[in-house]
Amino acid sequence: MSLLNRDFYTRHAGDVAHDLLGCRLVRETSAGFMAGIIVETEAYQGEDDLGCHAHVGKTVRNAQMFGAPGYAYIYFTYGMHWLLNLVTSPEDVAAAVLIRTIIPVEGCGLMAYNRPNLAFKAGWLNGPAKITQALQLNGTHNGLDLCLEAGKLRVECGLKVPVERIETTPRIGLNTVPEPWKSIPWRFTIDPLALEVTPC
DNA sequence: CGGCCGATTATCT
DNA sequence: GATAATCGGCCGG
Repeated sequence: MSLLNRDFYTRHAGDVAHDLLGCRLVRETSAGFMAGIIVETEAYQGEDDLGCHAHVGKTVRNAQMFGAPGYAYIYFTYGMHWLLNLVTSPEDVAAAVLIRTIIPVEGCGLMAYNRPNLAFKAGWLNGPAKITQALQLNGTHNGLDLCLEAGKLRVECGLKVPVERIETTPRIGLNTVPEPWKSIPWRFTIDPLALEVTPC
């Protein structure tokens, strides 16, 4: 499997979010190996984007988004949830892609162990906080380098997705964000059935 | 299946 | 002191 390199991430978050569909998110911990196909993403691009954390300028929390591309930006919200983002765009341009849904393909038993209550029920990995739970990710992993061959967290080329099957919609949860940012179609999804994958 | 609501706390004003 | 890039349980249809 070929690793997505730094150049892949050194682009507009919208382009990266689009191209991440069908790619393989890989996570290795002392407990084992896990992988899933990315099927839902969202783009957050720049300080002008009022839906992006960076719109208030650089803070301790969002600093990672201002850093070099190809690193993880993992932040805490709603008092209990960690969300995984992949930093994009050149250094000093604050941008990232939120990973919202994966189709589990390897290490399903371990992911299920990490989510004991809802494991294997419909939609058990369709949500950004569900993914961090399953993959054992939290704030201590903020800043992980995604471009290392044997990295603990990385993304590999995956399945080819038919472009005409990709849907673009407004981003989720931006209830208090003003227009036009609230409605910009920077959420990308693909029906898993369009991929030739057998979920486990 | 869809809508409503409480949980719970780091971060910023 | 208010808010949050969410989740899961509980309700009704």
